Amino acid sequence: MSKTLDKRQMIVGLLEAYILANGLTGIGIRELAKAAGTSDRMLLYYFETRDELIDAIFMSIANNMEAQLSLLLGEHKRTASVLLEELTMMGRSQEFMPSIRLWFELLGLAARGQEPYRSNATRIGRNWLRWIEGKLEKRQVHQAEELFATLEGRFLLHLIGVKTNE
Amino acid sequence: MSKTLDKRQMIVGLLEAYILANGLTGIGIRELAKAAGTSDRMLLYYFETRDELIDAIFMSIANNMEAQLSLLLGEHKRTASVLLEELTMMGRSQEFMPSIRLWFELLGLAARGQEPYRSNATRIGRNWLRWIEGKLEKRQVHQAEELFATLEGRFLLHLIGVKTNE
DNA sequence: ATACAAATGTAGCGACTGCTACAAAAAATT
DNA sequence: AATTTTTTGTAGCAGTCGCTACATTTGTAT
Repeated sequence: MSKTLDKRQMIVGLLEAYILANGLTGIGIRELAKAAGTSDRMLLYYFETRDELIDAIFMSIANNMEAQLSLLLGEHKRTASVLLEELTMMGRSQEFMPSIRLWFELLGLAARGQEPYRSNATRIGRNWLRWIEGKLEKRQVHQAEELFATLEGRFLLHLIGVKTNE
Repeated sequence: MSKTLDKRQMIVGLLEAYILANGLTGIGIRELAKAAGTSDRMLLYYFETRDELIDAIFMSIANNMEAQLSLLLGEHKRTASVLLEELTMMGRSQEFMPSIRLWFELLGLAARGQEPYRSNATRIGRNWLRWIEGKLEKRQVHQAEELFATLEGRFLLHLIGVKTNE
């Protein structure tokens, strides 16, 4: 039965990149099938329903993002202001834009409490916060949440192109 | 021609509350028509296209929110830290949650640059920023953007229930 | 080789989407 | 009263959606 699991994983792997690049709002199984080099018929053969497929893809992306975060920035501690600037720069880099776009897309879906989006958003948010706390000097750990808020707010403004200075 | 404008305004007024309560993801013109007590045919008579209708509703909601805020906060100038705390409290009140939910829903739709969401998000964001600048003492106006970012970040964390203290 | 199960293709269903052609009713204008 | 313009109803188009019935191929076990 691991054949089936392998196939599922392969499909998910292929679609991960596609979802990151194209989002997940209003994308249909025919489009996904094409992106995975198969047919919608087969997608629904390996995944009972579209929602189940989306779920699987989404979980995989979330896991990858967290793993990626752990590797980033190295291990040493920083002051809050330094960390904020580092993360701000990252968020504005081309490389991270797809993830950030998807993050806000997820937030939008989570905004009305709809599952599994809501719980995924919460989980990812909490993990980020914990990760930030781990990068801060001990006596600045209490600033983690404020730092996080400011960071997310900056991402938000950058996303919609609200910028006065510069 | 003001008859037509009146009718448009009436429809928008009716749909405003509906959108605030039910969100706008995947909501069709037939559903909107029902909520406005008319037919999809008439919606497209007064508004050329669905996008135009959504546009009008958004602008109205945004304007109302700003007006509401102005009334609540009064006219006098504040320091950045005071204004931030005032707005934070507001954003966390039950009364404002529907607006904030809708705002993040809009951001999610705007995340991929899809119109009319993207341009509406930008417009609303810029208006807010200008509004904030107007509430700040002159020598603190340059802090408006940072204040705005922090505020939005706080809303975000509150929305998904990420909270360490308290 | 035969029998059975897993995998895949083809075609299409019914429900929806935004939108429109056509015509009738209602209102305004002459 | 006649004519034109504005407003509204009815019906439906062409497309998409998730999903499925049915048939066929492919693989596996006996």
